[in-house]
Amino acid sequence: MTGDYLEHLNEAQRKAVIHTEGPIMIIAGAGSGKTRVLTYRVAHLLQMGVDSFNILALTFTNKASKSMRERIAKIAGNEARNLWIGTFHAVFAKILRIEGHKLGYPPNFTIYDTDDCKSLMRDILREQNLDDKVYKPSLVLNRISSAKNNLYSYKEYQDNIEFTNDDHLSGKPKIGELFELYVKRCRKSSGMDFDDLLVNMFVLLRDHPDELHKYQHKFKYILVDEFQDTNYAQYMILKRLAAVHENICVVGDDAQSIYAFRGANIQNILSFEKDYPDLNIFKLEQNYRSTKNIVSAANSIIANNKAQIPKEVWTENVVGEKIKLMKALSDNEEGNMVANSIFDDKVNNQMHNLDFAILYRTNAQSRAMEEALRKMNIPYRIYGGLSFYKRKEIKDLLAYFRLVINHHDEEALKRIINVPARAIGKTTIEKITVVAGEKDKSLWEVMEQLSSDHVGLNSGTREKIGEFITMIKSFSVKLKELNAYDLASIIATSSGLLRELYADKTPEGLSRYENIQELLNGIKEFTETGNSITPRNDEEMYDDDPAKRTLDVFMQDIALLTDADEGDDNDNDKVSLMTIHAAKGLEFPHVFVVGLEENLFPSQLSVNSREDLEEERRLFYVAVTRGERKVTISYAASRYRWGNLISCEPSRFVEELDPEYMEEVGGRGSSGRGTRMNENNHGWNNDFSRSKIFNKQTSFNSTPQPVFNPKGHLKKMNSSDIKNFVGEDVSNIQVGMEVEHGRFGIGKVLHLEGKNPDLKATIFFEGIGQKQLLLKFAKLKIIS
DNA sequence: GGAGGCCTCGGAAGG
DNA sequence: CGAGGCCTCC
Repeated sequence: MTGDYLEHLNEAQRKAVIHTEGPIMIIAGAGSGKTRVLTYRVAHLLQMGVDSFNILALTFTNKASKSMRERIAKIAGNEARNLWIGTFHAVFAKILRIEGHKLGYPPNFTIYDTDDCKSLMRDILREQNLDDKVYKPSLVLNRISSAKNNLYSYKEYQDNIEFTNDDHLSGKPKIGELFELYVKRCRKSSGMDFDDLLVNMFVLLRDHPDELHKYQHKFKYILVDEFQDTNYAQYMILKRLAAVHENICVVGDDAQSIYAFRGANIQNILSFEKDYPDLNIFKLEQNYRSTKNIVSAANSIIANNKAQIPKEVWTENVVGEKIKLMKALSDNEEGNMVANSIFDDKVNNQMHNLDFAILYRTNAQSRAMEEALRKMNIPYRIYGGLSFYKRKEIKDLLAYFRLVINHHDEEALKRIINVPARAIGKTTIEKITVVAGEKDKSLWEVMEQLSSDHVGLNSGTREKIGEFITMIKSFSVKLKELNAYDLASIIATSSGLLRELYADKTPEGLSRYENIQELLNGIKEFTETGNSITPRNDEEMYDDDPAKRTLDVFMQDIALLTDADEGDDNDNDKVSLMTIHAAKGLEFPHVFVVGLEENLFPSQLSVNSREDLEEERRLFYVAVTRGERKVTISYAASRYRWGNLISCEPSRFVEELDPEYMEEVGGRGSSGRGTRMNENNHGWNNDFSRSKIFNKQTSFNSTPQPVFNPKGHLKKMNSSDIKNFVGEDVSNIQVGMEVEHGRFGIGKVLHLEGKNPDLKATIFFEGIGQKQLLLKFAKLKIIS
């Protein structure tokens, strides 16, 4: 690694990279080189002699961790081998496999995916004789998930008057009970759901000081990507891990927070500085991705949000084309207009299919786009369909592997005990489940001791169960003897699974058989090269001992995997179709954002709450900022929805977009409605109205508050709950002035340092003491 | 125990 | 309209 790598960075980026000690927060605008800063920062740490063993980098997606690993390896090479780079879930799963015994988990615990959780909840509801129309499994699970993500145990949930009141009012008083049953049942199966990986990591650090100490000292430098997406549990884990060295660097963009609906707590980003008074904040505001028109248009959209950290994204790029607006009569016409536009661009501007992306709010919108593209013979690819690992046949085979590794895995057992059919039916399983409940055993344990447990099954069934148990055990014996591929093949064959699929000569059956072969090929590759299709840490990747490449190792975090590696088909010149959520982090020369209609985008479920509406607006912001050279937005006057033709109104977001940066195409006259309040919008520090708007949103809480997933209808605790204290412009603040603060009360300014935008004041508050406040965040009023 | 008809419901989606 | 879960009938 050479020293000149810092020259690839602009001033702000370089500062963020070389400021290695102490807590820092990087607010990274769209297209501002965030990934570059993160990877260079790690490279810089290594260059400075930091042991790679002491660095932890956390991401949200496997994709992000994979690309970060690759980019760091490019700069830092072999020095990067012991870095811990991974998703929150993968890293915590890895730690919990080592330390989980302290919490009563075996190292081979199963990770339950959402389908497992749902089916378990269904079983529990059935056993409790509860109506699953009232207690919808997904709703109950959402509520449990929200509670877990906010670190409430089932006991705390049951003792919490607000939760139980809510549940009574909504006619579902048993949720607390279901929570408990669910947790105990997961335990009995030695299973953790995704939330448990966070909860248990937190509990490990909370209840085991030796563990806390160990990992605090291991992870001397912590980096967090997409910090705006963290939830409360993740935040509290980070806080504990970083408590000794406080070398924590978080990177995020509040304007791109689009996952509050699944528990992300935007409060974390606003509260971070309150928890770290000596926090350094860096802003990356120069956009390298898009034209001036696109950047300005995006800025004009996001300016409509009240909750935001002030920043001004700008670019030195060319002005470029204005945002194109297309109006269609129907969803089908919209598709045709998009396809035609792609065709024109290809012919006139020598563009390729892969230069285009069509982004939509809901998956259902892809149909009209697909039809239009097919008609014009434009190849396309849809992202985010049914994942490889969600396919039935794959899940079946994986369930065999799971049961071989962990006999107590109830969901795996129930999935495959009769696949292929071996005459062990529902009634039998029900009887076994009842006994298991009575004796507090796992299903496997009951099945193993059928005679002593008096389950009341006829001898034929008992024999069948005995055969099944013997078969699984015979596989388990070989776990450490055989390599992953050999054992997997034996299981696929001896279980009869492969034979059954082979016998099915329908096209679907054929494709299922091929999928199984593909999975086996993946396992073969793992066995031969040690390269897993699952992301791993380098120390494992470089592990040259093939004897360690056993099936249980392969399976360790397969449940954390959602999509198989994509893009290896030989023809990649295709138009990309995906939801806006899926497009986050990507960029394309020409982006289409379709379906800009009220009740679709913004979704009708969002229009009644300002928080939800602002998230939709951030989503639109994300969509527009994917574009490099050209962005086209469109809406239709009517579209099919669930089989009915409905008429549509243009989205409010179209009007919010500053018409200066937009023009209508398709020849039906301009839509120059709506004037702008904030033209000539300059830097936030000079813009009184904007900083005031922002101030209304700032939280005073030094610890982030739990925020519940709205879907679960738990108590929503967000900015509207926080005392509404309006600050004012304090740019003329002087030492000696008296000021008022929303939470600390009246105080006296003792000292000022830094300059706008990072002016920091030291203020003495009576009865509270000295506080350092960053003026751009603090809500202050000058009294005298 | 399995196939096929019936009913219900519908947001986006990471691990 | 379409997917997925459940129930019924064989």
